[in-house]
Amino acid sequence: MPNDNIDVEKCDFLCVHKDTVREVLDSMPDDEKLYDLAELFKVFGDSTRIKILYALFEKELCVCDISNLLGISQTAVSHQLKILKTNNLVKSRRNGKIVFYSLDDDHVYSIIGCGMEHINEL
Amino acid sequence: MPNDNIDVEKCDFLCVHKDTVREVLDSMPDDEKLYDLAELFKVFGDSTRIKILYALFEKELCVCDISNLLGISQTAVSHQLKILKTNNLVKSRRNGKIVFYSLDDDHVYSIIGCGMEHINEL
DNA sequence: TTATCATATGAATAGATGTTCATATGAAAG
DNA sequence: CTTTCATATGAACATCTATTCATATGATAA
Repeated sequence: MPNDNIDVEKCDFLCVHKDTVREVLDSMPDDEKLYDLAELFKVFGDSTRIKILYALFEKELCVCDISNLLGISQTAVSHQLKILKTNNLVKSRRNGKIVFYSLDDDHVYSIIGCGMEHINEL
Repeated sequence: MPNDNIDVEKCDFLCVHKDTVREVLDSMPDDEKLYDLAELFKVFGDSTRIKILYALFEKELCVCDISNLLGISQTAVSHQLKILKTNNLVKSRRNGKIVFYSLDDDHVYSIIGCGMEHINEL
């Protein structure tokens, strides 16, 4: 009895197998999408970036404001803003020497909100 | 004119300051909560864990199933399941030699869903 | 008890990541 | 054009993290 698709060697008597496996596999997005999803959450997985995003909830802020507000070096803020921008979570607008940043995606609110709900239920 | 709370050194003419800063600070959760939130997202920020969670969307699975299903070593799966369990995202149930894992929190769906929405809009 | 299997765990290793330091860029003012 | 300021960027470094390997645990069956 050949195994197509998945090779199960030992645990093929008690555990669910081929049909279940196929069912689950069919319902999953492809690897690339799952990878991108993980990459997105990775961006939220840093307290500096979370703080920056939260700060921008209220209104647009310049780099210097964020730096002072959060007590984080300007360089660090700049590096993290770049990551946030690359991931389309914030956008920037230049006004002379000053660059103002603001949120670029409504999902930021909902993603952080969902995370908070989980946190608050512990 | 003294600055209480925040010390602004240079960028205190064009950028918004004390009142805005206070306003934003007041609206932010405390550091510990923001740290916990980042820690939670860090858990979602790994494709192996994302895959495991997705696999469990359908039904409970044993370690061996997950391992075969995703093509990841049993050891790696076990390590990641521990992290997921520590963060109350999955729960386990033992049946003889076999340990079945399933989702432990409805927020898993909503968090991943929110993330997916962002991904799909690029 | 002994053998086998499913799972868990600790140590080691390689790769990723965040901050700092030094410096560059870009814009306004003198 | 030179200076000053706000921001950006690259390199270096320290820390964290995910996987692998070896092995332990816990359970069933012979």
